[in-house]
Amino acid sequence: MTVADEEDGKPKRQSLQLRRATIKDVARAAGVSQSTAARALSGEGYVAEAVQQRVRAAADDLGYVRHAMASSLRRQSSRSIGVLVSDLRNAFYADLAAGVGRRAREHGYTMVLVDDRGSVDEEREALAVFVAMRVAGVILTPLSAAAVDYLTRQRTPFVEADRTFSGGASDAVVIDNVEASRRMADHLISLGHRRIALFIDETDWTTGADRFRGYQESLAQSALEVDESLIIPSGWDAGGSRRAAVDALSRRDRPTAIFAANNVIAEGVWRGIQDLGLRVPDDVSLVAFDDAPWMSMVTPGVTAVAQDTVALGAAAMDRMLERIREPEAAPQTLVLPAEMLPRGSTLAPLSLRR
Amino acid sequence: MTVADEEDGKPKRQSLQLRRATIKDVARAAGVSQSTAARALSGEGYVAEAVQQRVRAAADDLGYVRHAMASSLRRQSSRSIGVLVSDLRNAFYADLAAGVGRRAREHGYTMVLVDDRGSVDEEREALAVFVAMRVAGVILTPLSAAAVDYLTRQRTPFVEADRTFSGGASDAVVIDNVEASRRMADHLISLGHRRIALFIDETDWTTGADRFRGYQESLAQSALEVDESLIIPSGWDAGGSRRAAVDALSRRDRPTAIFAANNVIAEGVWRGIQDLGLRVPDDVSLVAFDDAPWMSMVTPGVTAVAQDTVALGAAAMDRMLERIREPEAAPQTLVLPAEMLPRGSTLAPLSLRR
DNA sequence: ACGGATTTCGCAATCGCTTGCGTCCGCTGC
DNA sequence: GCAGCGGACGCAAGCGATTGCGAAATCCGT
Repeated sequence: MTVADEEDGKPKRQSLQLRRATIKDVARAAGVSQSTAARALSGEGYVAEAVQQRVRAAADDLGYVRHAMASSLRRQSSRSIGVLVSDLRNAFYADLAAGVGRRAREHGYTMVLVDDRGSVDEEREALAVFVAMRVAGVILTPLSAAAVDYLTRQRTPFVEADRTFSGGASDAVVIDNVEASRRMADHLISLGHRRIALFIDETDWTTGADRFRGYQESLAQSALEVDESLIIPSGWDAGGSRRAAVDALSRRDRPTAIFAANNVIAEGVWRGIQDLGLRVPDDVSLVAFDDAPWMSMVTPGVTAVAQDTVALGAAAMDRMLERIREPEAAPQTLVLPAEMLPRGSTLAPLSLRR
Repeated sequence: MTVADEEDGKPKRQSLQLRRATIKDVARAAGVSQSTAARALSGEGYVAEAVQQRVRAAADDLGYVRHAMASSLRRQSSRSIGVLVSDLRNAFYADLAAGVGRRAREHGYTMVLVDDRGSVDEEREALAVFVAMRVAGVILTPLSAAAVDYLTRQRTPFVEADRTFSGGASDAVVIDNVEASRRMADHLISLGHRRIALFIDETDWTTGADRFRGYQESLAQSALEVDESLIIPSGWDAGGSRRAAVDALSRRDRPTAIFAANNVIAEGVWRGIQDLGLRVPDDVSLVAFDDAPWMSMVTPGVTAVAQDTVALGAAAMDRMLERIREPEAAPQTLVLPAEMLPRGSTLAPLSLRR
């Protein structure tokens, strides 16, 4: 009797279809026009209740899934955001991505993730891919100013996370590196340390620069000179800082305390200390930037600055959502606090102990 | 003199454009038809050398970036692959994703990554998103048989990684869990352990089931009974297994050795052991499935089964590429070997030492 | 019973790109 | 001198969805 009945004879065999169902198929199956089908499925515009039901039924009968790209194309808007980090194997970046991805999903966005392995070329390529995909925005831990230039020129909204190259000219979410670093150094100084080595991989990015600055400011405040030989370039992997640690700790005038500027460096330094058979904190004190699981598992635990990296990612995504909502708003740099976790890896220097 | 000259007067201001350049704009700028522009940019079909150059010049003059979605739509093919893992904060999954992402990129594919936090609902949603995006394929660490059913019904190629629900009916890349587990148990038995606790979170997936089986087989081979009270459900997070470890090790007849079925469990067990002030391996031996950085940093190091997780991800992507190339080929399950890393966390049980 | 307001739904254009097909042109071979 | 051929390029049709507009149907008040 009803129009829908004409479907009755044949069993529904969505799984046997060769071609994926389109909205046109749904429309035909429901006996309505393509536009009505679209309206029924999206819920926008006037559609009679009965028709809506009929269309919806036809849709999942056919296993119809809206073609997101066609939709994006037509609506000129995308629900995916590009995320670019330096190294997914590094827990810091993985957590960051996890934070972004989860928050994104809560808001109906999907994360397209690339890890550039620290290569500026790969960074550039990745950004081009994002632009090609017309992502709604990009969240990145930039490697170079070229990255922000490119995105700016391409008019693709972006948020820098963890470090920034834009000097406040674009959105960014970072932590208070200067402050956290200063407090760490203060702590060591207050214990009586004077020869505090800073193991650091770079001072060109805001992260490294700020952590270095915090260290300097702390020393300055205590009227201590910065000894250049104690600023130790650690290289980019744990192996490098391990070797550097072995070197530095083998020197006659070895440091009494070490400040590792991130988790990778800390790992290397820790291993280097083990290699030499030194004991923490008796022979050398150790503090680290970033918290990593192992820092609370080794004995003694390593005193560290903990960033809530997942929250950092989520905050970056929040900023992104704001940016999308208000494209013309003034850029904001969000500075999150970092927490200091005292554990057992520091002690007064040997010379001050009896 | 040449046609190109007519561009000379005006300075190029790609950055001042309000609308993003389309291929039509490029065509107009180069003085050719849209189709010629397309051919020039893609390199397909006949295009005169000079024209090609002119078009390319116009393109990057305008900052043109091909609209990947429009292109995908027209060509009915996509260059992105969906990756679904359980928890990006877990190094295992992060590494897996890193492996997939890198291999994907080498082949011009982009990774769309979702982490479902172990929720079957989120898993389902994520897969729907992938289908909506018409990804070329999906690589996943499935949570449920529903996942593989859905993808099968949607005719979306997929590769299961780490565990499989399809019993060989689809592509999968796993490691040899039974064998690795058996060797671990063998090792403990050969040291003289008889009360070996297996801390495990699930035995429903192939990972858990196989690890359990390896353990059983090993005991059986030594004519030992499996004591049900030593198969300890650890819960899904480190906190849970920490508590479980404290419990188990407080029992009068406590196990002399513990086999932790994955890195998260191992972390919890380790912390639990510390909580009780017990020493490894003197008071209890510990071995783990999965290798994690901390296992080689604590003292003593934890004897573990190491999987090359990044390689696992890469292998899954390789399988995916094969599948895309040959959609009708028979499904393959790739079994990668795992390596055993003996460190210092095992010793004969106290009763056998003098 | 009638006019206007409101609801419902179809037509067709459009998003940006690719590509089959047709046309035009210059060159070659006989 | 002309048929034939292949290179170069433009026209226009889609890919699958959304949506402005208009027509038709329905409702409501008087």
